[in-house]
Amino acid sequence: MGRWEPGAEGRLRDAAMQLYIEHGFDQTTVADIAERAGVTGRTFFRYFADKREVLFAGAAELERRVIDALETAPRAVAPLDAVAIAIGAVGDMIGAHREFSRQRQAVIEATPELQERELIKLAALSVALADGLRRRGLSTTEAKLVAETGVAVFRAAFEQWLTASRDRGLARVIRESFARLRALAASSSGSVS
Amino acid sequence: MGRWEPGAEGRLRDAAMQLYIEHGFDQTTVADIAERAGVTGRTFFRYFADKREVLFAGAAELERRVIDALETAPRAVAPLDAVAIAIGAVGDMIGAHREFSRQRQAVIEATPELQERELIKLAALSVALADGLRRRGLSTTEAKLVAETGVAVFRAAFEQWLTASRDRGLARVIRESFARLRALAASSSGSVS
DNA sequence: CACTGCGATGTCATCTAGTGACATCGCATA
DNA sequence: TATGCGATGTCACTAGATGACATCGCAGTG
Repeated sequence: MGRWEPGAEGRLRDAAMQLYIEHGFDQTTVADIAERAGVTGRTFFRYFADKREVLFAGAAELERRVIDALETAPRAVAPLDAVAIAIGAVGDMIGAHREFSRQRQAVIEATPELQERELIKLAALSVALADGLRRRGLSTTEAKLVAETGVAVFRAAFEQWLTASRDRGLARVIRESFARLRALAASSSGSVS
Repeated sequence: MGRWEPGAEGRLRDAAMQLYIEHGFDQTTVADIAERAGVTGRTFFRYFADKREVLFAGAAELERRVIDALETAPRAVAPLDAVAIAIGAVGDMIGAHREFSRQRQAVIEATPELQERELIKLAALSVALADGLRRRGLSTTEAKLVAETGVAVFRAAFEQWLTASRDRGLARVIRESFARLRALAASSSGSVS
């Protein structure tokens, strides 16, 4: 390796997280993070595209797992159920770390900039899901509709899981949310002027 | 008014739009926009919080109308139908300007930064919808779920409307999308492992 | 063992977004 | 005529982001 302490990326990630929690995202400069990590500011941008990306580096891995789960689901499964299975994979990945998720979410919710980044990651997930659904034979428009709906359910479920007083299990909350959506759709008549 | 040409805001908006289309969002600097509008860079930031906001200034008005429509809907209407009505109000507002919408959307889709901003505006709309639904008696979690789902349907419908070869009418595409969601939910068994 | 390629980092310069503080002009109204 | 106020200009500055180039030292290679 190089001539310096190895693990610069990990140190940067830890330093950033700490500082974001301690002083807030806006009050933390890249120079601060770099200093605490023992590197130069320039090096920060070699590992992370921007200041926000530190908090979302895991999103790619998550998306991969979701799509894997979708590919694995039997073709006979109805579209919305297939998406439910795929989204359920998220539960297995982060469902075990509610405290960490809460802390991370607290930082994100305090900063519009970070919310934007989170939203676009979910949008990317939706696009990937729509792709997967099209490979299962859905039309483009239906695939998009189902994917967006699936992500919408995830959003609602994730928030519910995080804000509940006790940990009811993310995977379970996701399942229940999909069930509730079915019920709501069933009680909808479609009688729109 | 002041001692200069009136209508600075409008000139800035037009100049920005033109430049974003001509050279792209990234290649356009605030100084460029201000120069074309005949004002100083500093003045740009007096009208728009940041470079992106130019394209989203109308979002507040749109949100207002959606919420109005939701409030107006009869209380007896099922939640998902109420949201369908509310979202339908968007159709009446921008459904008549497909060409403008397409141009604007082309700019947005070419730039992740702008997509982020668009997403957070829709997220704000979702929050407002959830509020309105809670006022109609829904629980917090159900309100959130229905609101997110409604916005998801809008996303899919809007894209379908924009990309279709001919203008089928935004309001109509929205209605059809809600109907399709009901069908998809009905054909979903919920048999998730 | 000396040489060399290469990866990781530092250093420096620069651009641009965004913000605060204060000056300036001129219309409207007293 | 005097004055207050709204809209804009001017100036200075912080910080995020990026490009170009230098530097160090490990891993091989002959």
